[in-house]
Amino acid sequence: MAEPTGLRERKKAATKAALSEAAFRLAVAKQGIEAVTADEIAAEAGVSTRTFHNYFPSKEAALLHDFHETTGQLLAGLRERAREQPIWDAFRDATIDMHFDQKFDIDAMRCREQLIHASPSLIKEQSGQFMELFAEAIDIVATATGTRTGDLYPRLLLGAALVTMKSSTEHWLADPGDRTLAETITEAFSYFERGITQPPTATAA
Amino acid sequence: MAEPTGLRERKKAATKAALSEAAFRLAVAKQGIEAVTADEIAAEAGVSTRTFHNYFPSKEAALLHDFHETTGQLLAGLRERAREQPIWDAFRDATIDMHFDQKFDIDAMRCREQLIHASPSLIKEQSGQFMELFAEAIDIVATATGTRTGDLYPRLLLGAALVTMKSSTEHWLADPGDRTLAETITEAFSYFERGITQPPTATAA
DNA sequence: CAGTGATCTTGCGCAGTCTGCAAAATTTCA
DNA sequence: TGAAATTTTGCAGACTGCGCAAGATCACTG
Repeated sequence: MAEPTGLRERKKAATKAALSEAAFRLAVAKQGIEAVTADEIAAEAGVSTRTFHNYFPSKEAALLHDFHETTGQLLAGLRERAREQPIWDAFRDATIDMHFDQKFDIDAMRCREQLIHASPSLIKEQSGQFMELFAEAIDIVATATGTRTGDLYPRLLLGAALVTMKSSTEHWLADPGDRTLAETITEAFSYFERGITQPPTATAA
Repeated sequence: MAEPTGLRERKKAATKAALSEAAFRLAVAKQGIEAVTADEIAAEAGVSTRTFHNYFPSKEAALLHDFHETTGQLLAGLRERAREQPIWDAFRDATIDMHFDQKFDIDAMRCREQLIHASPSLIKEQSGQFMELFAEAIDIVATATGTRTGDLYPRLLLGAALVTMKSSTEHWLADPGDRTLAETITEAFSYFERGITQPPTATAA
């Protein structure tokens, strides 16, 4: 039951990817996911509408499939790192190690960001996935900081970390300037080490 | 065009409130918003289904009506305060000034929190409203900190503030202990003044 | 207080989502 | 090759959410 890697598994993964890509293509072409129907996505991927809904509960979920997988990997990375370094560093390094800038096409990411930003339903879907991530990560944070899941501190820390992950990536994507993604992430996480309350002595642009 | 306060306005507000309350009542009775239909909510409030959708785009929105109004008021309070005190203090005090503990019934709030927590669709809806709040508040934060809307810093600050608002209120609601809501909020906001990275020297419980 | 314009409510239709179910089609493995 | 397991598919059904036009209600003026 480890990794069958049979034909079956590969086909399922391929179908899922095809559906996700179809959703993306159509959303770009029609300038918004609302203008795309589940029927169209299924047709574009060469499966029936019913099959589409076997893979994804909604077209929004299909479009954000990569994101969802990414959060899963990040969670795994975080779990590893949380055992051997401070939790804040673990978040930062796990985020950097995802290498979004190398794994995905930058223009496609920008495009996807625009689609999300312009669609209430996609914003909700993505936010929902973040909350899911929150729920899955809170135990890790509580354990790492010697607090309990219900305590205020781990929740604030985790919330801050997720906000930092999302904001830094988005910011770099919108305007990389002359910095690498890793640098931007590092900078963002460092804001919280001395307190976010007071603006940094205006070095940044 | 200031405040007509005519019969019409009052009736509309009453209908909206009635629908929202009906949604809440039914969701509680049926142990979850998913088990409630728009038809039932409309019937419970004594209007047609079509009218329900004139007021709210979804049953989730109806249930979170109070929350949505609250964020509007908080935004107004923040705008005021941001002119005369540091932005972080402005967030904290604006949050405290909402007096959730006095304006709403505590048990009802707990009940609502449970409903939200148990429902993916409600989590998404609420997250979406937070993102809306984010979009509406980012200009205030940028202005107050002498940065630009697209900069990283104001986004991190705002994100941290929203997380703090939400987490502190939820935490207090789940277990007030011997503290007032205002005290819990103050404590939560203070975490970020010295850096959230390192746990506080274990004074808290 | 009648009349007229503005606004709100309602029913109907329609496109679309999402799920359960059972019959094909396909893959796996002995 | 021949079951057994799994996937795909069509179909039916409940529900959402919105446009439209007709009817009901409210507001304002003379």
